[in-house]
Amino acid sequence: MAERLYSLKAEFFKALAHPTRVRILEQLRQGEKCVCEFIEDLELEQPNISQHLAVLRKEDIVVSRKEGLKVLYRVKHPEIFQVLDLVGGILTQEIATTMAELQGLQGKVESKGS
Amino acid sequence: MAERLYSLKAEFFKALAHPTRVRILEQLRQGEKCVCEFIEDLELEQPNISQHLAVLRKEDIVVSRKEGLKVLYRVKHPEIFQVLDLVGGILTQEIATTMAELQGLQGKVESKGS
DNA sequence: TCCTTATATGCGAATTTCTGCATATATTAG
DNA sequence: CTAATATATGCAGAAATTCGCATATAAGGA
Repeated sequence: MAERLYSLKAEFFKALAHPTRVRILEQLRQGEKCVCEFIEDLELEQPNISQHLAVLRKEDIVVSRKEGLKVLYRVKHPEIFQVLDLVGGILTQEIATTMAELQGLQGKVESKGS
Repeated sequence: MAERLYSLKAEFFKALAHPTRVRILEQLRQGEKCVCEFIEDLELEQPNISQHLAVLRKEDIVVSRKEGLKVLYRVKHPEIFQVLDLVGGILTQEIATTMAELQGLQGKVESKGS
């Protein structure tokens, strides 16, 4: 069952595996955006952003549409936001328990009155 | 809001961005497994599998537990399976539309009777 | 203690990815 | 047609990943 989907899934994750591309997707939660807006919001060089958009496009994560001089991008599958949310939840949980552990350590050190 | 979570999310995705690691996680749907079982099922060298497990461990995606000579692995956050399922769904959908498009082309060619 | 089994880690070469810069393409204005 | 704007692509060097192989560690048995 779906034996060769592994590589496809890995490729998909690879496309998501860069801070800039995650930021681009988070921006797209608000709907269509043109490259010029990414440049402003992300404060990166235009060629750099275009390259990252190309990666997302190649994996069919985003699709583009021309409107005059501008090119508007949007996510192709809204489920991607659920993926981002799930991972965000896992990470938040992880951070919370790490902080709790640190607090625990802190308490121990204090009670020992080093 | 959560401005510095981007890099963490990217790191997380990077840990998932390899066919072998995806396969490992799919195996873990069935519960705890020891390294020796991965070796059998994935047909890869032991050091290779250990390296991939180390990547997943570093990102807290899996946790390990010793039992005698063996080390048993399991996923730490079951939500990871929802992530895999969502991506699987997106990809299946993508493949389906691609195939439909190919069929459409096929039809056109045939009707033109090249 | 010594050996065996199970797993982890270190290292080097090949491959891939990233970034910055230069440049190409495309659309609209003049 | 020419210039200007918006975006995409090509390329080179630096950095990160991957795999195979050798080796280290750790637990259990003789």
